[in-house]
Amino acid sequence: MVPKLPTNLPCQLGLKFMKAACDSGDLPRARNLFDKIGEPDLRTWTVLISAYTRHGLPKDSIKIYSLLRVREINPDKLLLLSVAKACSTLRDTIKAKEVYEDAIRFGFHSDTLLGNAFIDMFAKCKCVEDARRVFDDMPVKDVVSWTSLTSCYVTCCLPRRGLDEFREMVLNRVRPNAVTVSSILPACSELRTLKLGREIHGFVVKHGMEENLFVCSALVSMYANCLSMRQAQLVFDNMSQRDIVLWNVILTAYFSNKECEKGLDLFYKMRYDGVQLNDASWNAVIGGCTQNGRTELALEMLGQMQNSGFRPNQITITSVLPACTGFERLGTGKEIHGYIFRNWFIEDLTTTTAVVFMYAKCGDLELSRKVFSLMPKKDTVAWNTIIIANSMHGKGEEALLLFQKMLDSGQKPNSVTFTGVLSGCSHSLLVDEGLLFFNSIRDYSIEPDADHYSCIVDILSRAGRLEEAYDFIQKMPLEPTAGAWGALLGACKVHKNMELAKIAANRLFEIEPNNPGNYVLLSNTFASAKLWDEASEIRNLMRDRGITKEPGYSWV
DNA sequence: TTAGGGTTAG
Repeated sequence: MVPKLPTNLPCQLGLKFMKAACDSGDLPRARNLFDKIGEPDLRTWTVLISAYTRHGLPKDSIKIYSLLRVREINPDKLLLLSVAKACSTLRDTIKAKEVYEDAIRFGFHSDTLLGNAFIDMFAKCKCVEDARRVFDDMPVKDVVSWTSLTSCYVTCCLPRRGLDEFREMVLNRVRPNAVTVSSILPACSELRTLKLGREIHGFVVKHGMEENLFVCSALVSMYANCLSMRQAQLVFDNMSQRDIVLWNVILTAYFSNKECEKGLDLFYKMRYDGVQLNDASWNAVIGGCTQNGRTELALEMLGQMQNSGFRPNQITITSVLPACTGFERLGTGKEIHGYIFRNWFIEDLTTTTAVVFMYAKCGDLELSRKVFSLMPKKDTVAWNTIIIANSMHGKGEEALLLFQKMLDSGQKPNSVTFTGVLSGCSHSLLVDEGLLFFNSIRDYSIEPDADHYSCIVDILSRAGRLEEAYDFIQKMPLEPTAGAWGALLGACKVHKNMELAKIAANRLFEIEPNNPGNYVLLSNTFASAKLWDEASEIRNLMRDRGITKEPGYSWV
């Protein structure tokens, strides 16, 4: 029974009731109480703002703050701290800047604790330069300030600057702690700089941080990313206590290092040993199966996950959707789409983008377009996906049109956008359009990459302009990839040019000596020109080098 | 009372 309340609640009594309501998660009641307090003090405002953020309603926190400002009440340090937290949870850039301006206006520009919170707030909003400015303006910086700034660079995809800042921190005689180390290790991971990673590992051992679960997870992840699975395993084995995140890290490490069977064995062992799994464990194993081509098993695991009482979330869905490829999986794809619809995941950009791609790969471009057109918000990746979907289906003109629409909508293209459109041009034999498009890449401040060059080789090759394609490869400023030579070789088969075929094949054998596809392609090229001796010679060469081709199979 | 680990689309 809820006690009856007086209409004008004294502040102290109201605050007591409000705290109880917040603790039990009854925020409507907390708000009701707040409204009944005649003159709430700053503490009361802060309690309500923090409670909204803590219970996943940061938008309401911001609303309350606006109310406070409308009433021309001046915030104090703790109140600003709670609003900063709301802004970082919401990733609301505009509000974040306003709150920071307020902090300066009310004289909190030199507060270290508040400054640290603002660095983190701007980091979460991806406002790197603002985070930097806060840091530079702080008269007293502590280990949290330095860690927050380094971590800001790392999470905003600037790992190199993160490492620079880390060095600067050490030079300033601020000693990194376990939090610093676990924030900087992902930068080593990203840059695959095993040497620095090892040095930091040495620092960890020297300062007795090995038993820290965060540090250990980051180390395992770093070694696994730097292709040193043995080291990752060693760090993991030496840990005396393991939580579920650490288990998930090593699980993911096996799958991302293409050791699918080991990953599966570990997962079965975890289940057998009674390790308490969570959603992420299932997501890791489902995503691992998908990435390693074990699509049937990925779908099977999705069923097992549900049978074990877990509900697939957005991440599960985006991990399993790529397993739906080909017409025979269209039905499964539609079922998953239905699940997304029923669970309101439709608002999630990543999930819906994965659906767009799934339909395209299952052969239903119409459904793919329909889902895309119903998306309320479209980011660069969403646009890239629909462009690639059309290109895959031989709709080059449509891909070019979509590119224009993307620009009109205000989304910036990235290098993947250009690969998507160029591959559309090559599938639709749009030679002049493709070349023109290629020459415009730099207009968007993007440096053409190896994929773009390969696409042009493909465009010229498919159009039968083999000499031009060969000339283009020789003149390209980047090292030609297997993709470029492969495109040329493929076209040589169609246009029966044995001389260029040999040149392309030799380059391919240098780059990918163990790819059976290249040998088979060259052999078939000879065969198509009725050069049977040369064809079997290549088959023999393949046998001598111990390269075997796994036989293809069909569902029919 | 401010900083940290795992799973996500091309």
